[in-house]
Amino acid sequence: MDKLLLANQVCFPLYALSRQVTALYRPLLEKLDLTYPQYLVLLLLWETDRVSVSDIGDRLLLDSGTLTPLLKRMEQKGLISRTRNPADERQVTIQLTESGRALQEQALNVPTDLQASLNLGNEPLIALRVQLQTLLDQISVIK
Amino acid sequence: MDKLLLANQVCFPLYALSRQVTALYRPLLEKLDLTYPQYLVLLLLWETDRVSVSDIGDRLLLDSGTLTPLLKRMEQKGLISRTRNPADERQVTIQLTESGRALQEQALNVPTDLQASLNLGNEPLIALRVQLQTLLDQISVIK
DNA sequence: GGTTATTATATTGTACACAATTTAATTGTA
DNA sequence: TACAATTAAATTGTGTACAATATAATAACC
Repeated sequence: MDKLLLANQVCFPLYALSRQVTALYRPLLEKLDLTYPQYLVLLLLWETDRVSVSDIGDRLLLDSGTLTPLLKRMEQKGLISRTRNPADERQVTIQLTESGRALQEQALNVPTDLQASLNLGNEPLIALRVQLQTLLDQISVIK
Repeated sequence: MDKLLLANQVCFPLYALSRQVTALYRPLLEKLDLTYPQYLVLLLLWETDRVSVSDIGDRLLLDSGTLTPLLKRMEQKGLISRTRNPADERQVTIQLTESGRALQEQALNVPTDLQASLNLGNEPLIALRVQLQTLLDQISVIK
């Protein structure tokens, strides 16, 4: 087998599928004036409000170079607040605004709508998620 | 099940894994002074030389807004040439230079090295590739 | 207590990624 | 053959990504 053939790469379909799925999210998230990474930050905050920038980075595997400008844009849109932690002035606490919290209701149908556009049954979808998550955990441990 | 929980998203592990795998490629490709998308273009050209920008876009699912500057950088590095197609001056033909062709030899061990760092057997890797490719084909058909 | 090391975020610079628009060449058609 | 429609790249503008560095605050240590 020619390992340099594009068709024989695992990583290409991973890279391409990731972008294509993000593209499926785009029309759904545009209605909420959100990008996909911004939506991920909100998913996280709707679960656990009041977290530091590095907490978000740990969960989403993104660094401050990505998050700082992204969070500033979300602050501009009035979705979150960014305040220095008085107990440790190095840390910035990210907190939902009322408007950011309220957006959850409008996002409720996003996962279902997306799954519909994926055209994949529920079981194979869960199986894929577990498989990807397992590989992701494996890689993260190594690093 | 709460569909808005980060842990219940399929798309997040897809997004995160794609970036993590690209990060695994980085040290391998740095030796060749390549980024991952540039490496993909070379994989394609090593298979089929002399293609148009839109041919590359069709294969890699990237548009001219991404490819034009990327290909210009590859031209700067002396890996490819960009020439207008005399038969149709709208098209730009991308062709490997001798240097670009020669780089293939140095890249021969990249797939093997990467697979080693993925720490995943050959069969599950192929299974994952087929699964991702199937889903990718499905989505691309829809669009 | 002053100095050094560490930590958290911000900044800078480079490289994608993609929507929207522009430019130039080709095709289709009256 | 003119002229509108289409097509292929390029350009513009916005938003990630991430390496490398800078800045400021805290912790560790003498």
